[in-house]
Amino acid sequence: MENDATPRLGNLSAARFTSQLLAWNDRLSRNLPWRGDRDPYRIWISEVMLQQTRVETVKPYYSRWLQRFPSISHVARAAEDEILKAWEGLGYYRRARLFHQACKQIIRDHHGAVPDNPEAFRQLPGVGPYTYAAVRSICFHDPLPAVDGNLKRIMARILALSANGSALHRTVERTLATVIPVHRPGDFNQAMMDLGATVCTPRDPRCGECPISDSCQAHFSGQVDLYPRPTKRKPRPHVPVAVGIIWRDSQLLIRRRPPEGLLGGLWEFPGGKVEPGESPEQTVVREVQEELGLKVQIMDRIGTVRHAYSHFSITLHAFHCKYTDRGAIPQNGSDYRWISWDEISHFPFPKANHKLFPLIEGNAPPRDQQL
DNA sequence: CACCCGTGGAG
DNA sequence: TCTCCAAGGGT
Repeated sequence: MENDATPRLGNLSAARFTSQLLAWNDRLSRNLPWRGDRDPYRIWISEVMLQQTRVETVKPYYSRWLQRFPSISHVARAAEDEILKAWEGLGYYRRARLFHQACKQIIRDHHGAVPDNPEAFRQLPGVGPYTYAAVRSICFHDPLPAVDGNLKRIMARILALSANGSALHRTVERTLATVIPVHRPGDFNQAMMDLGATVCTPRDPRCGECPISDSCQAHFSGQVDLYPRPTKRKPRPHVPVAVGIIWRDSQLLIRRRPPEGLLGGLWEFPGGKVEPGESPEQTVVREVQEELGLKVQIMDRIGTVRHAYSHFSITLHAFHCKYTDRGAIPQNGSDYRWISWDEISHFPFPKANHKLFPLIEGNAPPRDQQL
């Protein structure tokens, strides 16, 4: 019972730990666009954008998003293309799609406001353990540790925890649940994230600037760089890909990717993987025939770009194409569109395709593209 | 639980 | 050029 009243972190009392951390936070916390805000919608979207994404990357997206979608109902009313266009370049596009779905559910089931019922909020699509704890602690003062990579790294070092992965996550969650100050849980979480981002960094941590280094077991033993223990990483295969810019008069053909999976819902130029023994030109002709039922001929070679995704990388070859068959032309719809080059900025495209844009502009299609 | 899911910056 | 990895969630 007495231990519950004065929980400890190794040889460090929880009260001392939190007071030192919050004092440091009050002096040196970063001035971020969402800092000091307690509005659930704005904190929520900031947390979703920040998932696996750096603060400096998020800042301009966050600002533009709130201008374009000032409230949940603005999100719920928007078409998915508008949502994805606002998210274009941020990556992990399913985050945007799930947030869109969640906002529509809120309009339908929760009178248009982020539900203050914790379970109702937790059940919304895209709201996982971290986002739940972050929003609840910052906006509703629930004493929940928002366990992200920063908190895991900091606690692994303070307590010299050799576990990693889900075991480390559970230990950190359980430990901090008894430590987080009930009067400032949101500040505690944000202070931990600031500390992890600016002082207790993955590489070359600035232990000399750390408010709690005097009680850090990893620092005491001079082995800060051993924590947290790295997890196994899979090698990232490389895949050659070829696409065609298919022209019809002054318009070109784009298609929408399926809603699930890689780059779900974004638009792209038709094409596919280069099979073994196949030239990129052959790939374009084959893929366009297989997927669109369209016979095309390769015209000019546009260029080649490289791009790395989260778990594989590609070399992307692009070619201007023309018909060799007037039949079976794809019609404008939800999956295919004929657009002028000037319209292309209205559609959300993956980064790999954006790398082709200047090459296409600087290499205009031949005038005699038609049969 | 292992795997999938983007992008950009740092070193 | 290459590796690591950042305020995770869904399946």
